[in-house]
Amino acid sequence: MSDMSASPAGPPTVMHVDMDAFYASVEIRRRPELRGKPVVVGALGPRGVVLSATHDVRPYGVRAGQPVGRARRLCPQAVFLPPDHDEYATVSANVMEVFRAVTPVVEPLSLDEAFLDLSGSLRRLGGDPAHIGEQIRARVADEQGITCSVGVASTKFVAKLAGATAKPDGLRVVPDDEVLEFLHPLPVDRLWGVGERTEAALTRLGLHTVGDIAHTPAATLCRALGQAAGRHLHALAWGRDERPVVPSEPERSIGTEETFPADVDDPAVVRRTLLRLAGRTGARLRAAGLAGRTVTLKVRFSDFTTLTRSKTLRDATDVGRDIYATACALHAGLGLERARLRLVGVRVEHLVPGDRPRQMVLGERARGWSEVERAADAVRDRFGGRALAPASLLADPGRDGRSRGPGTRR
DNA sequence: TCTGGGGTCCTCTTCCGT
DNA sequence: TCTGACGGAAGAGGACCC
Repeated sequence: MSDMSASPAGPPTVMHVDMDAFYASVEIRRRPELRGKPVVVGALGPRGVVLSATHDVRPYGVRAGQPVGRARRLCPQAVFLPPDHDEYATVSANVMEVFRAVTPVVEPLSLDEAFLDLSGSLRRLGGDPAHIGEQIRARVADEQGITCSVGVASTKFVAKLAGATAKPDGLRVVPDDEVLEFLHPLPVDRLWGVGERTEAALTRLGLHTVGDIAHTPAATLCRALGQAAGRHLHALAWGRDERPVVPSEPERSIGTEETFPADVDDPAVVRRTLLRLAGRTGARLRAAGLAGRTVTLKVRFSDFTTLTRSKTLRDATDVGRDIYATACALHAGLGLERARLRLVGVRVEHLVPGDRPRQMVLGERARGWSEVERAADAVRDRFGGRALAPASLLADPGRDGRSRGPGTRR
């Protein structure tokens, strides 16, 4: 087997585009007085974390995922803003349209990054991926007022890394014959799938760079990390990554979770939160035209240990009431009494199309909560997310009160 | 230092039917 | 009727990514 994935002759055709400090850039775009100032976007509550920060605050040690309080101490002169996800989604949709004008094969990874497969459109666009990348960067800057970084290679993984090394506001192409020279000096944590734990395991083996991994037998990596991770890392270390750019993958689960502002030990508060989360999840399932068979409850205790419990139903559901009832049963089954919880979450898995006919149970009413909730979706679509809620939530709108409701459709 | 919220994927264990 | 082997599905948890 060759060291490289089967790479086509000619220039590399996998492009990765990543917006620079996306949320912060969008905030600066709509509030030009912030230009040139350090900006941090993150939930401003007692337990918020940094979602995005301009590059000029990074030398102070401010990073994504860090508690906002700590970011404030590190860089008190920064402007701290709460996130506006609706606005980011709008800008993201516009940026994706720029990509689709270049090639129909666009795989969004998140709001702020995507892979593009140029193989079918390279000739039409002049044959030079670097030139195409610069055109995309120019259009995004002109039309959306934000900068992005672009990486191009023959595989997704190398393209993404190439773009990361060009950040911010840059472009890098890694031709096939330079891939190993590019990869092997990098630290192991640059490999996809290497986080804190895996990095520690690799360090115990004396492996610090991608080149170290490449020259370690795959069997050794499999013993230390498991079959899948071992083979995966060994392949990546040799630049092998067979995954194609896929325009859209069906969702495998839909869920929502909420961290309490302060730890909660009152089961009634937990149940009210579950009702809200189940309602939100059901609405999102219906909006996506999906239903799911497995309901998973997640609880995180005050010491950050986390438990999940799941139950697979006889039929798939998109009904918040069913999800709530299952989540409550799972919660009751934990027998938590007065345990202090910092988070609860609800997720629905094993998704199928929501309009699939369902086997009715003898004696079951043909119309029930499903119809009620669909009617509620229509009301919320028309009058806003706060127009309708279960009576038990009226005094406790929770976080749904901050934005348009879960039934919102674009 | 004190850790959000949305996900995916993998591994291991248990259960169940054959 | 009991037992063991086996495979698949479900369930739980962990690691990771953005």
